[in-house]
Amino acid sequence: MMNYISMLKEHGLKATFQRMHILEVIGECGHKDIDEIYAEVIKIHPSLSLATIYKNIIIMGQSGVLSEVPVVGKKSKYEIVKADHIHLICTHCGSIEDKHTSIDSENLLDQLAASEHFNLDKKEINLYGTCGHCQNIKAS
Amino acid sequence: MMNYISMLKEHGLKATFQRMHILEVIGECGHKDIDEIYAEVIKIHPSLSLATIYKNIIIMGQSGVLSEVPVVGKKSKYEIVKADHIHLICTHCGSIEDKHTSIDSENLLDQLAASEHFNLDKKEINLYGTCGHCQNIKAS
DNA sequence: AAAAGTAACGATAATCATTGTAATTTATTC
DNA sequence: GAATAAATTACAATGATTATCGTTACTTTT
Ligand SMILES: [Mn+2]
Ligand SMILES: [Mn+2]
Ligand SMILES: [Zn+2]
Ligand SMILES: [Zn+2]
Repeated sequence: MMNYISMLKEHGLKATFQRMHILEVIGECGHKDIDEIYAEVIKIHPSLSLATIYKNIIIMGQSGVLSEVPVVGKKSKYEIVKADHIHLICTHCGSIEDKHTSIDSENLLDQLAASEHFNLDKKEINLYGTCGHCQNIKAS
Repeated sequence: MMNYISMLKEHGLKATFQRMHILEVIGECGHKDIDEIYAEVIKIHPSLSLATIYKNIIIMGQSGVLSEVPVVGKKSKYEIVKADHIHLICTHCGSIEDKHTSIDSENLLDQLAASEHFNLDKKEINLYGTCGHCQNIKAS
């Protein structure tokens, strides 16, 4: 649980309860696309407009509150900005798991960027495959 | 330069010249989105339909000829399937550069997946930042 | 506290992106 | 070079995203 009010204000955004609802859904469920966020949010706040979700996803993205996770063959997911991490993306059930491993590959990627005179802002590592749960289902 | 006819046939696809044009554009230019492919391809073959591009991007993707490169804030790019590699994506000019470095992080990621009982199919590593060229422009 | 000013919201229209349809054309096989 | 199945095209239909504008909710000023 987090304080979304201060999170929004620190990024210069008004803390409307529409934004709060959006952040709560993303914060609890992890990685959600626009439609999933909308479906969740109208359970609590049925009058909230889909256009409001689009506008706020964009503005919270630009402000550094949310980050986009583009996924092969799917709509982009959105998550609260956090430290760099790796995604395990199951192509069967669509689940996305964060892996905050302090894997040493980070340094290697920093070195690679430096050697290419590339000014690195963000590292994105996504592993696609089959999660343990879906492997068991297939085996049965 | 490559032989796209055999590439298509090996994947069980008819070698139409529409597909050849699409592959030539992607093969020469590297990473292109649907609209860029269309714009290039109609220079040579003006009657080629945009719907044909959509359908062939999908079918060549499913057949393993093309792979999708989703990009934050942009339409997905497509490239010819090749060995795993890293992308340097410039957020200023949009350029995408391949880096076929045999970086050791690959093994680390394999190990991570194995330790999570995750059956790994594909590794995606994208580095976002500013390319050398765009850094020079800003400095001037 | 009322008024004024500003930012955000909601409904819906408009636009843009993608997919489906059906008639025609093309590539492959014999 | 026919037969056959698959692919292409033009366009309709659908789906996704953005723009508009009147309304609402906050904030600041009298
Ligand atoms: Mn994540
Ligand atoms: Mn590439
Ligand atoms: Zn799964
Ligand atoms: Zn650049």
